[in-house]
Amino acid sequence: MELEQLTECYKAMADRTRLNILALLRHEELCVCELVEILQMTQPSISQHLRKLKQAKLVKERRNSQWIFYSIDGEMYPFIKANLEALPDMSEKIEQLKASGGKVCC
Amino acid sequence: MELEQLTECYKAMADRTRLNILALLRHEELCVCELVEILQMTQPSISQHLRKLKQAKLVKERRNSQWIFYSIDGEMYPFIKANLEALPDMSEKIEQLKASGGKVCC
DNA sequence: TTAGTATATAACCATATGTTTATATAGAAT
DNA sequence: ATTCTATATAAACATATGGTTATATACTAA
Repeated sequence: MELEQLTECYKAMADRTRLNILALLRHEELCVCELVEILQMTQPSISQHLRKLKQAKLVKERRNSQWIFYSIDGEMYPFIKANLEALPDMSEKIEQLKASGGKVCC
Repeated sequence: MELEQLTECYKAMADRTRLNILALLRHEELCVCELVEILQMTQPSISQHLRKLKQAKLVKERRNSQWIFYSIDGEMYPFIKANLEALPDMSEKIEQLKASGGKVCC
């Protein structure tokens, strides 16, 4: 692959928050406010991390009414599956979100 | 895996020069001065990039007389092979080095 | 239209990063 | 011992990055 593209990919993954986001999206698509709730960070911060991931083509977005749902993309990287599998399991965080009624339903 | 360790790994890979180094080492172990020659960068710059790669446990070193040879490590990352395979082929650069007599022989 | 919610963008700031120049260390050769 | 070669480290600087606050945009609901 092109070094430029690979560099952008690894730059996008070179941050704890963004790895957390990818680890969460591995379970299911989530909207910005859900990520804000789970990761306990400000909305602009999460949005900017998502933008980086999107620019690197690691996530894609889907609008549904006022929410924008993000999910894993990564088609273009042959190694992406192996990398995602190494991320820690975050299912508990998602369960907590659902239990606390913080899940957007639509 | 631990997020801390993964972040360090991707930080180490999030640089064009370091991806170049990994792509080169994929073919064979090389010493610092060979990397300097191939990548046309200053020796301190290459040394510092190698230090980052070493700290992330992506490369290991072996001293032989006055030279220090670096090679791929990455044992600790289950995904490392898939990632290395996506790097561009640099065999031509190594051939050029050998042809120009710049290869250290020992 | 107006108010409310979700998200994005911009401006600002502190910290991290990569490069350069200068210097230190380690081993080899004389 | 002294000199030479290979490599590492340190200091300085410019640029990149991530977080915060403020504001803009997009959609919904009344």
